[in-house]
Amino acid sequence: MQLKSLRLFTTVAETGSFVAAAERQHTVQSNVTAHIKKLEEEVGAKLVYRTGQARLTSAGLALLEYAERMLDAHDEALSLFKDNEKLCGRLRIGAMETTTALRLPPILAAYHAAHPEVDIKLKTGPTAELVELLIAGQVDCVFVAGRLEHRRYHLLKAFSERLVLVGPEPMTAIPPSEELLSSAFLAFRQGCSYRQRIELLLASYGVTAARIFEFGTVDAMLGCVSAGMGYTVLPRVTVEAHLHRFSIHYLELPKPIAEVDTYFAAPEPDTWSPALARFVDNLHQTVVMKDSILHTPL
Amino acid sequence: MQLKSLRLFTTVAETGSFVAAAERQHTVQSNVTAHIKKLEEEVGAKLVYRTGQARLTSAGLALLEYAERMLDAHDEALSLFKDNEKLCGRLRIGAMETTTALRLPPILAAYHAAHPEVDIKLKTGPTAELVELLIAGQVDCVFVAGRLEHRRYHLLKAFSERLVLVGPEPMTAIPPSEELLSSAFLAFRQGCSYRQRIELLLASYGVTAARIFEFGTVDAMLGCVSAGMGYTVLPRVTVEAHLHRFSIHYLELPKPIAEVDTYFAAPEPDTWSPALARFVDNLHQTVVMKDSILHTPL
DNA sequence: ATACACTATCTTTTTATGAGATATTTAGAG
DNA sequence: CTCTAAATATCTCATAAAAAGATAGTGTAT
Repeated sequence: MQLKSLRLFTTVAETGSFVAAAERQHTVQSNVTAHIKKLEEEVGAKLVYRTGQARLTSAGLALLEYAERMLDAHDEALSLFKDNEKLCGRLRIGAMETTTALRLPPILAAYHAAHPEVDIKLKTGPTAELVELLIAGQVDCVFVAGRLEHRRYHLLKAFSERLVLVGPEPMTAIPPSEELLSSAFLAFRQGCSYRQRIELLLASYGVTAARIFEFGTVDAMLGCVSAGMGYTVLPRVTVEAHLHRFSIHYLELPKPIAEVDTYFAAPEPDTWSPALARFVDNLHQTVVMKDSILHTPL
Repeated sequence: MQLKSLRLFTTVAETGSFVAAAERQHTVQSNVTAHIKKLEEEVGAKLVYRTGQARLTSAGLALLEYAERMLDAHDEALSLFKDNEKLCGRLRIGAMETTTALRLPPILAAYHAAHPEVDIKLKTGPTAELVELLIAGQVDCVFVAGRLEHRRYHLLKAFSERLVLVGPEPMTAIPPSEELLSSAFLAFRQGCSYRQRIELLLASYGVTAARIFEFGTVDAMLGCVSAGMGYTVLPRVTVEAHLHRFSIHYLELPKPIAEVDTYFAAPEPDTWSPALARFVDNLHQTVVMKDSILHTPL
């Protein structure tokens, strides 16, 4: 059973004529006969009365419903991949906790408003975990700290974050080494790239083995910092968004350590679903920095 | 886009391998490659990552949903026409008022119990109207009085009815001609074959122009007969079923006029939908008279 | 680095398809 | 009933597509 045959069949049903159906589908009448005949052999029943006005038999009407289901699905699939209108399907995004909280909401809201039929799934986790998910195909794209060192991924510098040191008291300078060494540091669980920055920071001040506690959420971390449990390192925008809720204070860090870029990463463009392609498209416009599309060398 | 290609595509998605998919679909690996490649050209995106374990891309996952919809519809259609199990679809039956009331209920109930998924539509009307509907394809089959004089219809003598004369008073013999001539006769609207019998009856008694009132339902007819409005002619089983509700009486009519066969008529068997085929099948068993299947000569 | 397994490519054979020409059937008119 | 016009069926051939096999290329795992 071929879609082509079914297309001719439904056209015969609509037009009531083999000749008209042939014209409408840009072929000749003898081919319509052949296709209908083949369908009839396959289902083992006559589908069309050939008397004058071509009319469907009882069997033909039964098949018609299925034929239309198949053809509708076919047309919908083609239009999804061809049109740039009415998207549907699924979009699975992976993003870090901090990105999810402050950067994504406006982007996702705009996308959803434009394409309400797309089912958005957002997975939150640390960078290393997200990269695994991306490679395993569990998500369609990710927002991660630092560029992927994997080949054949489409990269886009999405946001630039400035990390700050967060503590319970006002700071005017980096606390002395003894203070840092005796304090605890609060970080996301293994795999978070900000955590690496904490370790980098400590190392640059000669502190090699501070205590590091692992947390799952920003709220928990900042709550414990304000309670005097220790220090943490987070993007400035994230901290500022929580300043009114916690008694915390932050200090700018030296640029080389402070600057962390959040990259958008997805597989090669020619593998994108329409929903993903449109998301990337919108992202380019939102992020504005169109010249920063980066492709890692093959 | 061909169903064959989509079948291979979904099999690749399931097995994660071109070789395995080829085996499962009884072909060779190079054909799988060719079909997938063609699909990819048609949608304009890579559908499968070929690295080690063949995995679907984002675009592949999007297409997969539609592929499954198409293939499911295809498989369901084929199984409907091949299997004799789980029927579905529609069955449009036409039947006379009297047949509908007394003969069909047990048949339809049994059929519906066996095939609850089949949507049964029952159209009631006089014989001539039903034949029109059958010819026009508005119904799949009909129960009518007398055999169709159309070629190429499948006929089955379904029930034998014995017509009786119904009147408001007990009768021991056919009323005299004067009485008949001065009385009204109650019949179904034009096209009812019982009405022809009334006229035949009257003619055989030399009455040529009695008044005939048209009614739409048995209830209305018998109600008016009991009220003394006139006579009517109906199947005995129909009258007997209503004896307790109306003050009416009936008289057996001479055999040649009294006997009316109800035939089941449908187009040729090779045009039957599965739902219809099964209905006819059940009907044969119910009616028992398997030897009475009649085919009018071509 | 090597071997193994999988996919892509190429070639040949077979099959199917599309289009045209012609025959047959059907419905309707006279 | 016969004829005619219109529609469908059948036949044929050139073309195209698909299937299968052989081989080369690629990536993965050891």
